[in-house]
Amino acid sequence: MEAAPAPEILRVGPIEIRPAEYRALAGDQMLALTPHELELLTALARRAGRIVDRKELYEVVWSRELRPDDRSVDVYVRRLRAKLAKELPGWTVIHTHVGFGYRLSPENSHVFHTPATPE
Amino acid sequence: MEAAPAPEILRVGPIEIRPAEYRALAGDQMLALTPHELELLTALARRAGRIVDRKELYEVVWSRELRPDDRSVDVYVRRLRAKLAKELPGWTVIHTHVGFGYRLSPENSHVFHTPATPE
DNA sequence: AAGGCGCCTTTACACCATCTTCACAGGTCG
DNA sequence: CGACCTGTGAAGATGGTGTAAAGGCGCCTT
Repeated sequence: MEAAPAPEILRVGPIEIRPAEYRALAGDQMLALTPHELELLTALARRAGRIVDRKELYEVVWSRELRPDDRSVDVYVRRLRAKLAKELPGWTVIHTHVGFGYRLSPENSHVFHTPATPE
Repeated sequence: MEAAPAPEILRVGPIEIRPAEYRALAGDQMLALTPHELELLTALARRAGRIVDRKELYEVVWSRELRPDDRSVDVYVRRLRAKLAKELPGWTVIHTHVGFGYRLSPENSHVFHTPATPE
């Protein structure tokens, strides 16, 4: 048989993304993301730790030019943050760099993240 | 000659499939499936827990390329769901991931482990 | 040979998730 | 304070999926 190309697996902090499977995990929970949300997260993860401007993010995710007053990236960053926060309470994952763009680098505020079993 | 390979038996939650015998069980009841229904269920079961897109499902089950507006997979997923629901009331077996595809992972519609999100 | 039956394919329409866009609130910096 | 940037919520547009059903075909029964 021939060798299948290694399926890409991106790991950044508590986040794991498998683009080929349309899947992203936070901790060990699967994130229910929409297509654009997943692509945006993937784009950020591939550039983890670096500041990425909106133009680049938009062009990678939407495959077209960013128009002057388009706020799509902001809106999707917000949705991503909401879904990430739900699975990763106490973490700050996407950082805003005013005037420049966004940066993915998960930081733990200090919280003990034990999957407590409330009973 | 080499030994006969162990006949494949797929078990996923309350579902058991024996492709070699052309049969599938839900709970202890035998499912009356048509050939394509069985193949679709088998394809999903072999990829249980993962999101599988329509293109892959179609190519595996129908052995040809998926045409642009073909809805066959959706139609067969519906029929599968109907037959599964009949034998497994209260279970959600096939999950839809809008924009991506389907995922087989039987879940009892009972309590989830949702870390308290009172709203 | 004719009819009945089951399976497959395709289509049309209803419904719902996602996407796009907007208005306004809040924040930062000079 | 004023200018600019980002956060937020929400509405309408778009597009994907759920659903029902008709028609074709082959096979079995009579």
